[in-house]
Order: sequence, then structure tokens, then C-alpha cells
Amino acid sequence: MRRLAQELDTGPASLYVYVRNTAELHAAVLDELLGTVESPPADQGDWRERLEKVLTSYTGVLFEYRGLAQSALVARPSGEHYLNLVERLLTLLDEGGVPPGQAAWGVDLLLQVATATAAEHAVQDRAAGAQDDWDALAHALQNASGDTHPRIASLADELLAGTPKARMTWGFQMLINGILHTPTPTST
Amino acid sequence: MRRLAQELDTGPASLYVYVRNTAELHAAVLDELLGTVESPPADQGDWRERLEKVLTSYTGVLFEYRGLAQSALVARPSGEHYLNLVERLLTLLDEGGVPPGQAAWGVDLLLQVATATAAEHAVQDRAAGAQDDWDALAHALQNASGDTHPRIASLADELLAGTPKARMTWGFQMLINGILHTPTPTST
DNA sequence: ACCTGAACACCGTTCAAGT
DNA sequence: ACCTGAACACCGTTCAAGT
Repeated sequence: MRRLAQELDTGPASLYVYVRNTAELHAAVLDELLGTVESPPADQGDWRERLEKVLTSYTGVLFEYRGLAQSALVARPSGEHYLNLVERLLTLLDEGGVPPGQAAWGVDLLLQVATATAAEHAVQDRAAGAQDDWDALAHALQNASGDTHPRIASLADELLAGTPKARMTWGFQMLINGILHTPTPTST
Repeated sequence: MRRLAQELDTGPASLYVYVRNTAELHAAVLDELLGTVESPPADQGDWRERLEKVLTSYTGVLFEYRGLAQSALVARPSGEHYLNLVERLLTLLDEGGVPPGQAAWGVDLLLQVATATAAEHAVQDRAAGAQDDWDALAHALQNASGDTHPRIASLADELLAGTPKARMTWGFQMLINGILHTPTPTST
């Protein structure tokens, strides 16, 4: 708030005429940003590929504005661009023959994972200590004792394998398959 | 840091003898808390049910300490209790016949979703404005025009349906199915 | 060596007072 | 009615000075 106020050559109090608090400001900026999420045309790849592209573009947008990804995990946007994004995802899932109930609940999770992924990466390459944390985790996994943690010991390489991009792509495919294969309690 | 220092009857500077920064403090507290995650005995339900129970207990623990859920999304713990939890999840997935590579990548996503879910709920019932945000979203979905957002218009009820608990359970089942059905690029 | 008081450089939010 | 200066109540982190 203070930084924005300074940019606008005024005191921070003035902003409270337009927004109720920081969360509302974040939500407004977020919705604006969602307008820039790319969405590939219908003739380009099947529905899975296009769905993946939309989600990847979404994480890309959040990632560009590091700070926002964190608040997006908690901010419940309800602006026009958010609705457009949800509509787009529902349409793609419908194209893939996903039952409506599963699509409805699935959209939430798709966006949650996409947002959390962006937040994780954003923090990881900003904060200085984050790299150390990751090193510590890698070290802990690689040095896990076969006696106390046999599974980790034998899977250490796999746990750390793959580029962030590859893991994200797998994550989206995995979610799509899960949504496709899991009936909701109401869809009897 | 200041609150903790006060609790310990000292100045905030003293804490920096034991931790490097707030993130490190959060990570340490988090690992301690992970020691209280319940994990059902082998004779109680099949592997899916037990996996679900562990994850539900994990979100419960994070939810109890509201503030921590948010930092857990970003903190990369590497303590003993974290390793125990990962080992437990890997063991359950192996019991279900999930190929090792998929299990390794899947554990990450399971914990990510569980953490993000806890963080969302924690914020939602704390901050005063959060309820308003949710109302605004519900209103936006229910009043979506059939012209511009036909999918949302016809699925509004389903998008908002279900208790948080029911949706979380479905989410875990969906993830398990996804992990089970999605080969990793390396598992040729 | 181990600890810490005091200061530095920030925050978000409120409210009385201005125009 | 619309705006804002100044203050309030917080943060995390550093560092010179103490024991």
C-alpha cells in the first residue's frame, strides 16, 4: 500500500477510498493480470494439450509477478477475467467428455495446483536462503538411511529428478487423468 | 520473531543466535508439528483409505496452527518428521502398486495440495473480509450470463456444491487415481 | 563466546482535520 | 463529499556495546 501510494504521489491513507484493504487490492490486480492468460485456438492440438497450455500460461503470468502468486493462493477473485478463465477450463474439460460434476470440482484443484506451483517457484528464485533450503532437502533425501527410511533411500534420485517444467507438465496430466477417473459423490 | 522473543522474556535480537531468519524458524516449528501427524495401522482399511487418513491428519495439523499453513507452502522442510511422512506416503503408494517413479513425483503433489487446502481454509475462517470474498464469488458464479459464460451458468450449483470436507476427500481420491494412471517421462 | 538494547527500515490501517 | 498528514501499532533484521 505504501509503495503504491508513493508511486501515485500521495499518502497511503488515500488508497482506502478505493479499496478496503490489501487483500482487495491484490484481488483486483490479480484479476487484471488474468486477462493476459493465453488460450490456444481450437485447431491447435487436442483438448488435453490446450488445457495444459492454458494452465502453463496461467502459472507463467503469476510467476512474472512474484509477489502475487502467494496472495493468489488465498485471494478469492471474482472478477470478469477470472470468470473467463473458469469458463475456458470448463469448456475444455467438457470437450474431453469429463462429466460436469467432476469438471466443476476439478477446475478448483487445477487452479490451486497451478497457483501453488507458481508460488513455490517464485519464492525459490527470489529469497537468498531458499536455495540453501533446497540443498538441505536434497542432502537429507540422498543421505536417508536404508534402515529408517528404506523407500526414500531407494527412490532418492527419482524424488529429485526432472526439471520443474517436466514435473509441472506431469502434474497437469496427472490431474486431468484423476478428474477423468474420479466420480463425485453427487454424480450417482 | 518479536512475539516469540517477548514470550521468552528477551529481545528479538537474541533469537538470531539460534535461527538465521523467520523462514528457518517456521521450518523448524513445522517439522516439530509434523511429528503429530497420525498414521493409521496396517489392519485398518485398504491403502487408499489409509493414505487419505494420513493426508487428512496432515491438513488438520496445519489447520490448527493457522499461520503456519501459509508458510508451509513455501518452506522446504527437511527435518526428521518430514522424512518420516514422506516415507509413510511412499510406502502406502507402493502397497497400492504405484510404480516408483510415479510415487516419487506424486508425493510432492499430494503434500502440495494438502498444504494449499489447509492454507485456504485457515485464512477463510480467520480474516473478516474473507467471507465477503467468498460471497462475492458465489454471487458472480450464480449470476453469470448464459451468453458470455454458458458453462458457468449451467454448472453454478455444482461449482459451489459440497462441504469442504467432501471436496477435500474427492481431491485426494482424484490425485491418487491420477498418480496411478499417469506414467512419468522417465518410466519408459 | 554468548547475548541484547536500541536503532533502522520497513509494514497496514485509522482518524481527525483539512479543502 | 472527497481526500490526506500524521500517528498508531505493528513487523524482521542488524550491530555496536555489554557481560
